[in-house]
Amino acid sequence: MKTVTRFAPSPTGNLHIGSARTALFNWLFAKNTKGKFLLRIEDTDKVRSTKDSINKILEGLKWLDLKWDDEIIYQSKNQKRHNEVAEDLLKNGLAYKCFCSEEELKNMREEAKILKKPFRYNRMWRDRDLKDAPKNIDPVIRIKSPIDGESNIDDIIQGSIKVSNEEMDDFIIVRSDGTPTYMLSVVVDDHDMNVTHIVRGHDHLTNTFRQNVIYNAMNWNVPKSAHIPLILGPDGSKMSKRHGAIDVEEYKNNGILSDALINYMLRLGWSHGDDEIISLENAIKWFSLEKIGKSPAKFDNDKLISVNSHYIKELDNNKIISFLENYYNKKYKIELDKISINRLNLGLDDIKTRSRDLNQLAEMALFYCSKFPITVSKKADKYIKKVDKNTFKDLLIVLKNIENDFKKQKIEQIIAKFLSEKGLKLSDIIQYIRAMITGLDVSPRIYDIMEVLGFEEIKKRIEYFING
RNA sequence: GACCCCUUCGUCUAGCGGUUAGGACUCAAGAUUUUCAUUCUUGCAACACGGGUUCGAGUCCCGUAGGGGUCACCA
Repeated sequence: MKTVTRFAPSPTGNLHIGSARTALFNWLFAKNTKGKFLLRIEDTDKVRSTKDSINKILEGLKWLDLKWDDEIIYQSKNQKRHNEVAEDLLKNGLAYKCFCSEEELKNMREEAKILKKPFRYNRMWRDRDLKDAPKNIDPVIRIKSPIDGESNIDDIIQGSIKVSNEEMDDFIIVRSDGTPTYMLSVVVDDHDMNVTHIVRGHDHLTNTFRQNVIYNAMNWNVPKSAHIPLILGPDGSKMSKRHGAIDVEEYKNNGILSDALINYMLRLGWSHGDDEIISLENAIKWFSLEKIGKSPAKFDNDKLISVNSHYIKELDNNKIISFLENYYNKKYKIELDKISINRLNLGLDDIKTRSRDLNQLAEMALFYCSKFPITVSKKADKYIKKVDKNTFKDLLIVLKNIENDFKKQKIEQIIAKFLSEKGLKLSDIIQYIRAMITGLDVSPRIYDIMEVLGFEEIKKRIEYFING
């Protein structure tokens, strides 16, 4: 049988890193088994669901390149079907209308509190005659869950788990306004979509027991489940805003590559021997739900950054250039012209080894773009203020001699000669040159940069500072 | 609080009854170096605790402690 997985986010916010990993695992499992990966938007909470959130989630998935199969399913559109199932259950005596008042429910809750027990509905309408029904109350529909015995699930990741049926109550499947609840909707949709494997966060584990009550009542096959451990913040508590970035979009904005984020998320809870950098191809080949660990993992930004810098080094220059085009335009209102692109193509490899993320890369490559005068950082400005102008006037004269053969070896030679004649050390001038031609205090090797920029450009930049 | 789950270096993890407990990130030291990186060497660092089972336990069992999750007319 063909495997079918699904990712079922509720559109009440951005695409969370934890959800993204759930999507990744579903996607990988589907690819590994040559099955389908479906997307279902659980938009039944009309108050909290937003169009904007749907867009953000889709954008996030697209950025991560986790393509779903078939059309997106919007749960809200299946409401009628969900209600039909509820009616069915009602007709067969497997569910019942409950006319409990808010008052009565409140009392149950308070009683539970005093007894220090979790709240459980007391099933007062389970076998009660409908003739007793109060006229002023719109009933909810509750499902009859087993009163005694125990239920067990056999989870691919968590193993076999048993729970006494006393822990469950007759939960609501249709609200008093006639709308189906999540518990009903997921089951019906998963069944209708022929989902074979439910891969979701560990926080849904206890829901599985409830959902199984519905599967059993409908006499439907229960899909296999795999509950993946949650991602925790660095301090071991639930991942939240105070831990920094938590949404996929934020990582993107922080200059993290999608490949790097995928690789990092994959290694959170899953492993393949000692492999750290894992291509998508291998990830698909090697992935299995059984190999996902049971314990929750803490998010480690340092490791993400290290994976990210690895992927940056491997990144294609054209991709970087198109990123830079956008970045510079937005931030500095600079258009990349032919000269800049040419320089970037020559100089980018050296910048890549120095970058932890794309934003840092962009700042470091800015001096290659032909804006004049160049932007100068605070640290570079300190050097520029202390520049010995005569030295560099002389240096320019010397450099002009090799203007037509402006190659790094040549430049290195001529500067070495210049220094020995002047009785100077390289350290006497190097940071000053760097500051004047890059506007930065750190950069790739100076000779390499000079060759890329060319004599005219260097002359222009240095003269701007020493004549000014 | 009740129920369920989890526990190997600081972090992510390998290990599937016999290992000098391995790798990666971080950190430290060194080499290369033109700043910063890269690269390369080396080092620090873990089986939560207590009982069993066994010739032998990180690995199996039971407790304890710690952490997490769930307990809605939200999903």
